[in-house]
Amino acid sequence: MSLRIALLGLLEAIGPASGYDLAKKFEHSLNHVWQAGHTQIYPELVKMAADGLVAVESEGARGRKIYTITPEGTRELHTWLVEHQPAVTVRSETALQAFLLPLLDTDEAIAVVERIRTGFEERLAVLQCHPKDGVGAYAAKLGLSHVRAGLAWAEETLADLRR
Amino acid sequence: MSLRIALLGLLEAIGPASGYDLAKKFEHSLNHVWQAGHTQIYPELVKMAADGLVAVESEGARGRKIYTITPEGTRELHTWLVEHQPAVTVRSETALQAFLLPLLDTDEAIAVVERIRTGFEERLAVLQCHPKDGVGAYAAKLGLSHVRAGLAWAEETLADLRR
DNA sequence: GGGATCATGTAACGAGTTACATGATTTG
DNA sequence: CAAATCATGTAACTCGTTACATGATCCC
Repeated sequence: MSLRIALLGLLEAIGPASGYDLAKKFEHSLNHVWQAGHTQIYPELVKMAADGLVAVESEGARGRKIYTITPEGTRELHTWLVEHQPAVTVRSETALQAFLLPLLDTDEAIAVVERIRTGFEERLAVLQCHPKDGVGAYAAKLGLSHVRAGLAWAEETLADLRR
Repeated sequence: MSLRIALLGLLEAIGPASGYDLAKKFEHSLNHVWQAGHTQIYPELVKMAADGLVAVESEGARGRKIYTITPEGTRELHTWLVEHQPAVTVRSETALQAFLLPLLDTDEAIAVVERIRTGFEERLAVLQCHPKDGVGAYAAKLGLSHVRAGLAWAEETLADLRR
């Protein structure tokens, strides 16, 4: 369901686009929000076209298919945004390592947390490159505050483990 | 893979347990870290037993099967904790709504963010009930800081939208 | 011409969800 | 004795990943 919404939202926000374009967006701006590769996106667009949520507007060079959102698609998107209570499904390998930290020796645990911290630092660097306005600006801010919280946790935990 | 690790980690941390016990743990302490229902856990334990990572220690009343982690399971768990670089796969409906916020009218957007804030408040209340020590204490702290960051984002965004 | 990038797809597999099914034991 | 909880499972389905396959166009 959410993959559909993400695709509809992108088409609504950036206008007509190909599956390839949409896949690129997932890789970059949508990366910290929802993940999907082209192998999931292409078939989904076909299904959505069958359901009348999007339509192929034109076919360009190299078999490029430009999809547009239909009025029905816009309605579906709007309803979801306004009415859907977001489900919280956490599946974080980082949190899992944090959970199991007490099973390790102190020095091993320190090494693990340092690696986690490095991961957060890398994500921070990526997020800081995001534009400060346009669609996705609010999501980028949310992502930033999450990563900063993670970094603070890492520092705190390291201090705790070293004591 | 991570489901296995979570199960091994729980068996290592709390000692021998049944699938049912493990499912309960997922529902409560592991809830903000990794999610899995009994329909996923039971078959996975069977596979893990076939792979020699866990073993059925005894069978109790009502067909209750007590699983123990084997030395091989402990090894597998330890290796993953120490060597595995956690993958970051974000799939957050909340972040998706945040991403698409600019597609809504201001008053609709405000309502959406208020609902998101309520969600964070509920999670905060749950996390604050978690014990402050034992396995999972570090993960609980990480979860708390994530939720607090989310709450701060919601407040900030509401202020921004109302301006 | 050759490598990078554009552009689309399929197939097999693994992970996760929902619905269904069954029966034992405990507690009010 | 009825309802709640304990306890395990299967089947069908959807979602997501990995690997494979193909060909066009652009730029050096």
